[in-house]
Amino acid sequence: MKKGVSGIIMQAIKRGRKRGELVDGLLPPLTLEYPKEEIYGDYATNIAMVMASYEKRPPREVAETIVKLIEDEAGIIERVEVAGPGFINFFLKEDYWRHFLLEAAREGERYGEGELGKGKKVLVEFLSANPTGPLHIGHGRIAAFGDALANILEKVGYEVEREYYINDIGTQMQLLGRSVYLRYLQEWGKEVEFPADGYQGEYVKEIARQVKGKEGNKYITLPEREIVDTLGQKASETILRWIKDDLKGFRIRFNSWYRERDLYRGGLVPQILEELRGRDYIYEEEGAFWFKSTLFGDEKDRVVVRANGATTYFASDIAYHKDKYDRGYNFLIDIWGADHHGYIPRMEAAIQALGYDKISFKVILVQLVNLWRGGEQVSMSTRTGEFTTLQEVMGEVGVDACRYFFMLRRADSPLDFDLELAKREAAENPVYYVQYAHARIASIFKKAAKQVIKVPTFDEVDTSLLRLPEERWLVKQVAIFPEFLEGLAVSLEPHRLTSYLQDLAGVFHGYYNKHRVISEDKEMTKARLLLVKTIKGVLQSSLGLLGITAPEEM
RNA sequence: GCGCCUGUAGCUCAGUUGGAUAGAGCAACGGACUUCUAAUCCGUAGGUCGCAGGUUCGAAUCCUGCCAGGCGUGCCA
Repeated sequence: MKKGVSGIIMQAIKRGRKRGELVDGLLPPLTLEYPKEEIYGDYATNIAMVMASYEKRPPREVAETIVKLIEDEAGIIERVEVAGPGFINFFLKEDYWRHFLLEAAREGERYGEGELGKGKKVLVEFLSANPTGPLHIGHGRIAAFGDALANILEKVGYEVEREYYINDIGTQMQLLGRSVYLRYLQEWGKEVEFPADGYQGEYVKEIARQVKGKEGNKYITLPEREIVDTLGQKASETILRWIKDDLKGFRIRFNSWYRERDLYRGGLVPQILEELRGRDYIYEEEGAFWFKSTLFGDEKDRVVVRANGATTYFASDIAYHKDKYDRGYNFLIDIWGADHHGYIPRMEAAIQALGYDKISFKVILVQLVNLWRGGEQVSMSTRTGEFTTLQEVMGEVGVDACRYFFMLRRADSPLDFDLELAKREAAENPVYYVQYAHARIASIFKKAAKQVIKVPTFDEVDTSLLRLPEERWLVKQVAIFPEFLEGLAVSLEPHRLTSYLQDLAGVFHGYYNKHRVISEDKEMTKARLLLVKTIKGVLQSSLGLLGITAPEEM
């Protein structure tokens, strides 16, 4: 519908230029917006004010000229006004909006699906937490964000893959293996000193006990060097199982688990280094091999092979991202914790060195979660073992509330999460407000069923009965839903869905309190049933996109 | 030091990418259950959009400089 209106404006401007009523030149970008106030119409554009500078005329005059040139062939416009400093406000015919109610009813669950991403493959890589410890609450935020974003992209037509990259080799894995080994020795009563940089968490002891229980003392006599790998691998597999369980509980599904180990197995890392060397992007210095990331704007070159011969995490990452493109994705989205932001320039450099366009690769940073318990901040470090696990929070606060809470804020805004507060507010959490609207509508239909009122189908309803301001507002919200979802996908800002939901639920609650859906007036009842049915559908699919349930009763 | 992010009501945060009178929730105060669910609604109150300049018809939003907080600045991941 937006396209229809913008088309009309563009045609008018072109017409004016042809007739010499408007100055010729480049067409300025057209922005159409939904005015906040109803008195400003259904759509407004500022185009006349933008054009005023080179038209060398007052904006209002330019606006008047454009308005006179408008031809509404499709007959969707009720009237057009020039207002304020030079806005052109469009008032559409009422039928125009109501028509979408029928569309929403007809399409049911599929309403809101779009074609924005049709034919494009997107890989969303998120979370990718190292399997060196259980997921904590910060991971929860990234997981909730990544999942919701992937859902939305899928909804608007992209072919989406959700991938988790597992760093199952390297320094951290060695350290994990060593930590387990030392705890294992302690389990057998050996006096060993546990290093400060080891993984301190209780779970390491738990894994050590498991190893002891299953395999007895077979590792005691072996030298550390020979078994650290084995133990590290065993431990990471155990932890990975925990992570998968947690994610399942958090209603998050990945369709792909990609192991760093496999990159090496497939020889991809040496291969990519060879390729970069061939393009003269790699040089040797002080015994190490460096990638010339400064050529692409990074502040310094980066090591890919250390002096000791080991490749760096960055080297794997280059190979990994190359592989993403090789698997046929047009667009790569990485979601990282904000503490990795310094890593972006070198990754973008690598993407360009490989010959891909920078805009096909996008990193979204999710700010870390500051955890509080009462008035006191809880430090969160996997290594020291001081953290609150996602599992713990899910149990205390509930998955629905937890996921909604995470989606309430912009990704790049830091989040204070107070456990005491979250628990205390569990009953008044905004998620219940939205869910309650859904449950209320469900109960309307239960009542309707008892009174043997048939749920109307889309062709037997007179939607023009929906004339109340609240009704018109609600109809419009349902109508713009598909377009709104596209906006979320373009801006990559899924959190805005919660604002939309709260507005929608809010107006519905007010409407519900003031007016009755089921009444003596049969035609009105039908029209209102259709309205609330579509609202219910929008609530349900939106909550679904956020991974939150839409209960039939509460 | 340098780089990135943030700064909006007492608190936690939105603000449709530069629009018209800056919005919610919580907390406070006053009202509404004989009705399709009161986990709700209606009303009152609450603001120097960190500060100072700049850009233009127009700035919370863009540019510059300060101030404050967070993160980063490894041949760690």
